[in-house]
Amino acid sequence: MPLDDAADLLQHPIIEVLGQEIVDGVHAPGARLTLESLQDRFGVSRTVARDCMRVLESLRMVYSRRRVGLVVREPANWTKYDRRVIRWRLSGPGRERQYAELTELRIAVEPLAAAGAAVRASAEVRHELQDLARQLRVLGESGRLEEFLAVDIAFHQLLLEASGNSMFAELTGVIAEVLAGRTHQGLMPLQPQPEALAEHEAVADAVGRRDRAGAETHMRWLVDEVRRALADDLPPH
Amino acid sequence: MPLDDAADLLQHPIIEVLGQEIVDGVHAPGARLTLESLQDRFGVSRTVARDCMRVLESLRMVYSRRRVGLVVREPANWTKYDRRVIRWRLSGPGRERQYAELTELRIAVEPLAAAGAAVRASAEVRHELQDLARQLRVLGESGRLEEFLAVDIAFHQLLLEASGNSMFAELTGVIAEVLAGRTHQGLMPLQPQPEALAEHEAVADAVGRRDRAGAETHMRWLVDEVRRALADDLPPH
DNA sequence: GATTCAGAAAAGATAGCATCTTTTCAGCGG
DNA sequence: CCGCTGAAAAGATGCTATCTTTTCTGAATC
Repeated sequence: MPLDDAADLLQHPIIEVLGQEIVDGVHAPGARLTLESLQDRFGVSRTVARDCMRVLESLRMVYSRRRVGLVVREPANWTKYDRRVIRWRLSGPGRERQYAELTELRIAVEPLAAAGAAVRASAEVRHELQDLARQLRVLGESGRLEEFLAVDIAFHQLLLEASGNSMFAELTGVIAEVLAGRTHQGLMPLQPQPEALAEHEAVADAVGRRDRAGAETHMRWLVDEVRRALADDLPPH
Repeated sequence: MPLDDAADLLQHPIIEVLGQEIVDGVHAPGARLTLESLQDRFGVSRTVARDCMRVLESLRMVYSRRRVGLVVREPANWTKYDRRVIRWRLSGPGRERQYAELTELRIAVEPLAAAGAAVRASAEVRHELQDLARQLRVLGESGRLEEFLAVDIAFHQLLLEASGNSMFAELTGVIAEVLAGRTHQGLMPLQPQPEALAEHEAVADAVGRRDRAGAETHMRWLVDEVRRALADDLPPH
């Protein structure tokens, strides 16, 4: 396991603050900032202000033009899959909408990820999935909700990583976020439903026996429950 | 329509070159660069080298540590959904693999996007979709392949945008790329198959009458054809 | 082995010139 | 008096150059 995680601390606070503000609508699309205003406000040098602006530019949240400054772009232009953008959107006013959108994404992706895992995951990983599914049943039936959530997240993350598709694997963090949000916002029944537990096992077993169609079908049933729970229309922006 | 597109020119060549090189494996994970080496190589100042490094850092392709320099990160850490990363991966050695992965993503997403469009798109857009489907039939039956491709791309893009889910809409560019690649690499039959034409119309009609389940089902059939054409396993890395 | 230490490299600050655009406004013509 | 044209001014970033500070690595030393 490559230990290259010692890296994440370099998110400059300016990026965090400005990104969140833009997402929250404090700076509407079309609004202008200048490097100098950032220097004054955050007490940093031009170099640092530029660095941060470059990152926001690379997220397509602002663009910079001479004589004009930094212009905030339309939300439609933002890079929606960047973790920071997702995080900002999940804490801003459009919170519920973003949850719903990510849930829909999850519903779309997980069945194919399960199918991929059935065909491509190693025997070891496939057994680990079955193990997690069994733990889920135990924790679910005894109502230990927090532990259940942790294992549930581990199950779905492992499945996405094992899908063999790096585009799916990239979504692990997002989907963990969605699962956690569902529990912590009381959108989950206090006791996981027996059918859900059975479906988790069915998915794991299908993956275990490399049954592609079975894995996909059972995962589809599983997410269909989520889908029914989702309001018929997305919440407004 | 906000004209905020006058913005895209600020992709520094250094980012392009280094990003492509990293994706191509010229700089393996763990390899080290220094700002000074970039200054020398590209003949730019430290500030610019830093700017570009910041962007690559924000894509999680390198991290920078004092006394060490810039360290190339594992592919698993890269931001996979950034357009530049996708572009680099589509022109590097892992080209076919990336096409296959994106195709799988498309197969996952489009059915739900169709369902969303059925429920959420305006009457105008729904009619436009039906219009495009009709054009597709004409162009397909007369074998005008390039025009067919253009309209096909327009159809799928409009559908994703009309899905009402910004995470789906964000994928329009990617999916256009996949459709174009399929045609231009001879993965498409020279004459689009009649069933595919019928399914496009069926999707558009279902969306037109706000038939959520119908739209999803027909889109699933449509992408299932693609799926059968996809090799059973993904190409190796 | 643990500790110390020198030095390498980025982090950040500052200053200045170059360049690009927007705005303004003077002058002219109708 | 009004409107237009075009040139100059001003405001902002783009990029370069250089300096100090900070942090961490790697090796020498104990």
